Amino acid sequence: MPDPVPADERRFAEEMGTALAGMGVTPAFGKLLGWLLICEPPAQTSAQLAEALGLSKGSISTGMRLLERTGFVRRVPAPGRGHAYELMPNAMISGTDAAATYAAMRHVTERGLALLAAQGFAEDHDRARRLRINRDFFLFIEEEVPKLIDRFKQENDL
Amino acid sequence: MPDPVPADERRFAEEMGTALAGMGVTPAFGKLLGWLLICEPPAQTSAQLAEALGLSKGSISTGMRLLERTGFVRRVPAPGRGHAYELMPNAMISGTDAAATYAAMRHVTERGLALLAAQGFAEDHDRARRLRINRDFFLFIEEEVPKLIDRFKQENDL
DNA sequence: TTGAATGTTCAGAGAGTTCTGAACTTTCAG
DNA sequence: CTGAAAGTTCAGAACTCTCTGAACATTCAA
Repeated sequence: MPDPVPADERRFAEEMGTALAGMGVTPAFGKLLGWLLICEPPAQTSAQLAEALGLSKGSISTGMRLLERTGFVRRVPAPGRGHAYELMPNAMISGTDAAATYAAMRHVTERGLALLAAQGFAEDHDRARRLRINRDFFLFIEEEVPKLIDRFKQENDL
Repeated sequence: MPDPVPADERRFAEEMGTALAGMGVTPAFGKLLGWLLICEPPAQTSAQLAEALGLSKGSISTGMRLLERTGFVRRVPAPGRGHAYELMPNAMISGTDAAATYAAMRHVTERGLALLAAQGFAEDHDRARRLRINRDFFLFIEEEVPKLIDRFKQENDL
């Protein structure tokens, strides 16, 4: 019988799941991430994860593949059969980029400006002001946030 | 009979609704925001909004109250009866703060560290590394993003 | 090569969310 | 004061999303 999972740690994983759900991740995957942040050993097999978190084999499989594709997690060779999963060292830091969301917002605003332009309202026209300022803002964020993240990485030797 | 709404503009509002849905706003409220970004005149009554976007009176009422509470929109006196709603000048810019999300993430990580500390693993212990780096990161973002936004405001005379 | 362990897929149950529409309350012009 | 317009509320229909579990596929130790 494997070690029982400390209740505290499991609850932490659950809270992380809830917090991450607020960022668009599904609760189950958030829970997986949360668990990988504190579990010992750091690399765990599907079976261990399912056992620790009370999730189905299916959820683990789907969740891990997603987390792997998005760069949060990597496979490492497991002692016995199969493989184990481990949090990427900078998982959440790179994952938090959110660049896609801001890029999406910039694109819609861009489309809106094009629409007004087609009606004869140039970007400097009053009618386009509301949109333009927002396009500029999202562009700004899109450019600056990655710089910010780089700065954090540098300051912390990552 | 009031002006018919240009199909282009309505579609823009819908696209904005979809884009904002990716940020946690419901599609209907995103649509309202999108519309208020391009509509002419900039201030519109509930009736106009319902007409323009094909939303029920109920949705407009609930949506506008939410948007008002969160600072995206303000009421302005309407020509006839009642009042009209207008996008706040910097609506999306202040709304994009996202501070709450990052604060939430910092709090969970903080709790996780406390949990490990109770088990005898100090913040500089190896077992706490994964969590600590994340706590530091969310704290960093929490502090720096508002500065970034201020900079944008200054550079654009807002 | 074989079969037990591991991993993947997906239909659908269950939970949750969004939006409407109808009943109700408030407001104000006359 | 009256009643019509404006605004609010909320039950529930329609829809969407998440996760499970069972069937299927793959892998590898012996």
